[in-house]
Amino acid sequence: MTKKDSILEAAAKLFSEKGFRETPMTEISRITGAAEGTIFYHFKNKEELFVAILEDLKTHIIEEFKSYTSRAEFKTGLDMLEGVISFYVYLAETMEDRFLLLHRHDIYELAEVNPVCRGHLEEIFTYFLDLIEQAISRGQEDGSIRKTDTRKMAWIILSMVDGLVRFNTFRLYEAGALYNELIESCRRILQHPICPKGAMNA
Amino acid sequence: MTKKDSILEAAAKLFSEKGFRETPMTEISRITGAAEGTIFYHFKNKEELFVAILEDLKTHIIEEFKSYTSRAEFKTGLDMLEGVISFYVYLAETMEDRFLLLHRHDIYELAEVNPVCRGHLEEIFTYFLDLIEQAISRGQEDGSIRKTDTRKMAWIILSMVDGLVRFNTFRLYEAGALYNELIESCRRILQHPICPKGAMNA
DNA sequence: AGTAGTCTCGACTGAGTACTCAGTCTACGA
DNA sequence: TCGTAGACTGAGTACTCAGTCGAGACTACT
Repeated sequence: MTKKDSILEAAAKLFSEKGFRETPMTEISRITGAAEGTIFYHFKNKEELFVAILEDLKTHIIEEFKSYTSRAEFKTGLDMLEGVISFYVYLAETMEDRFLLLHRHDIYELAEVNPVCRGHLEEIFTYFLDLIEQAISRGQEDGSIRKTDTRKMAWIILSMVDGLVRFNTFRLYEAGALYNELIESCRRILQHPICPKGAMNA
Repeated sequence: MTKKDSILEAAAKLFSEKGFRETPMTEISRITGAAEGTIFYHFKNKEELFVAILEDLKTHIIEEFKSYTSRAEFKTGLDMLEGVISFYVYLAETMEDRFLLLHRHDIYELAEVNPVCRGHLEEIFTYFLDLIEQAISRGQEDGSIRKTDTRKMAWIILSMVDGLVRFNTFRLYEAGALYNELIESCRRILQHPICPKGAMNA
């Protein structure tokens, strides 16, 4: 691994764990064994290093999703939606440290002043939304999902899933315990109502 | 207003807007007109000032909710749930700056090392959860809500609402546009299925 | 008036911190 | 063997910031 790569790796870990401002360049230098000057040789400044990490993260997340959706086979749109949600939860668990970066405030503050950063962030969320929307549309075509505004519903689903992941990373409750309820809730929101026998009430 | 109060007020605003580490004590001093020494006379250190602000926020939020639930009248548990959610969204909008504090990472990091901070945070979220759970239980008694694990469902609802509020504060989509979908989704998750005529399918 | 307690002041300290720069090292082509 | 370009170095610089301190003001009570 080149020095540049090891700087990227260490900085990603530290920025996720401790935050942007809370991570001194000296620590990145200490961990990687690269001199401080080396970091500034490869990256103009601390902010540019941060943006480079975000770009890597974006590429990585999108590739993971692309690889998943291309190898998975979904019978219906609803199946696809469940698959995407599971994979989101799975990814958030396996690369918890990286995902944490997306739940930190640092990034949103930087996005307000740095258009490149904002671009990457928007690409990530747009990708998620598009994927969910795609599943919903497909479900509406095959009848597994009721007719609704697909974009708005995609936002609702993403809020729910991401909200849960966030509570999880902040250790406010124990992981995974709500997974079944999450999937079940999504199904109830999007499916046609399933009526138990003799319970017709409208 | 005493100097101490104006320090609390200004610091709350700054910590919310800019973050804990990003707010220098000199700025709090400049805005309030209080000398730096004065701040440290009233609060042992920056961290204690932060915790004092969190405590104020906790008291304020809980009081607001208590006042709301005591003056509102709900016909059913489901009505109560909708009321609580609307009030949550309303509060998050009207005191956006204060709520932002709850969506920053600062607070969760501090909570990991400072038990007083953790205590306040847990009290706030426990209060929300209890309130939602109470509404669900009531709804299950009066038949407006189907039988489920009340605590788990309360977590799901809170994740969804809070996730949406968070996307909103981070300016990733325009405010309030999803309010109707949010309420509708909660209803679908918790209500008994309503079957359209002639659509009995189970 | 004297005194004790509370509150306020702001210059100062020292421990960081992002970033610079003059120069070293290494690989490689001529 | 030499020249050179790119990777790398780390001491140095200018600056920021939490927290201190000694002095003084205001208040209340005797």
